[in-house]
Amino acid sequence: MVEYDFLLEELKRILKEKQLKFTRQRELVLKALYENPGHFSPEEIHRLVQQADPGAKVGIATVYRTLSLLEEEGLADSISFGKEGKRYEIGLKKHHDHLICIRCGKIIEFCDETIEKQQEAVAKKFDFEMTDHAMKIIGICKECREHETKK
Amino acid sequence: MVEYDFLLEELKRILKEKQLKFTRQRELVLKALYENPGHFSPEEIHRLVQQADPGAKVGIATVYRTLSLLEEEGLADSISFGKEGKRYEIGLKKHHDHLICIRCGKIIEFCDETIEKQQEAVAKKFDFEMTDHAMKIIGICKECREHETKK
DNA sequence: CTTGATGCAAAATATTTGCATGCTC
DNA sequence: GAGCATGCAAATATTTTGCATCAAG
Repeated sequence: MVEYDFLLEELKRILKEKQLKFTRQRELVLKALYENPGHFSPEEIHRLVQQADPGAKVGIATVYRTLSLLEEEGLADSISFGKEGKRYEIGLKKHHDHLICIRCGKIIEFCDETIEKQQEAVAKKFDFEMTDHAMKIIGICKECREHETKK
Repeated sequence: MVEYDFLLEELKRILKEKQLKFTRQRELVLKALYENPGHFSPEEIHRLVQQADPGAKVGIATVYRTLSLLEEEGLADSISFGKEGKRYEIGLKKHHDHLICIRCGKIIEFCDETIEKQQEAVAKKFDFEMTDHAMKIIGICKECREHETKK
């Protein structure tokens, strides 16, 4: 896993490059994503940020603006499934994909070399310059299947 | 590609099974998805349905309700990327994945046996009963790269 | 007939925007 | 200081819901 300091430096570098400003709010959002493993909606992230620093006033609009920025720059990734809206997690982790349980909503991350390689091959075949990729396997996890049997 | 009649029968079968009713509106939404290749937002689908049958009054609420139903039953698939909200396409096609160009928004569908097989292997490894899966490769298509060079 | 489905409009959510003011640089 | 970023609230956009009415089975 990437260190927080690295992510922070990366954010600063990107902001400088684009002549944007490094602000407490942007730092707080990045930190909230880093410190909370999982996938959160913009609103949840807003809450996390406020909890992390009750003093700092951070508006929901800024959270939206910052999440868009982080996603564009690859510092955050988003995923969306079923009824749920978009959810974010910290980016620049080792690349991984997701297994999502439709019963309990659990999200399991995994990484598979074979799939990664094959994705590159497909991109090449279509003459695509791949900047990112994402895979979801939707299904029912072991625990939920067991519960169902008991009923 | 699956025949429309097959999809229609499939819809009727599912509705009967769940003791739901087969209505003109549900038929129109399914048909709109079938006849229009591509990925559409609920609003666009609403428009397509109205164009297809200006006489039939179909509310946007019904479109949403129907899309949820079709998606749950596998007759429609949804995909979402970047700023865009959810977009739907007809389901029960041969399974395929997507290449999405971040410049022009073009969506290319592809199918890769190696990836399909590997997904099954992963699901098995985590003891997941896979009901569906989806993969997106995000990048820049050939055409857009060429345009950029010209600038 | 019975029960689910629909349209409509209102409500609930989610997301974006304008603008005066505050902070980075 | 100059100019971007922010908070706030208003404006939009998106999705869901309640309910009287309609229509499928």
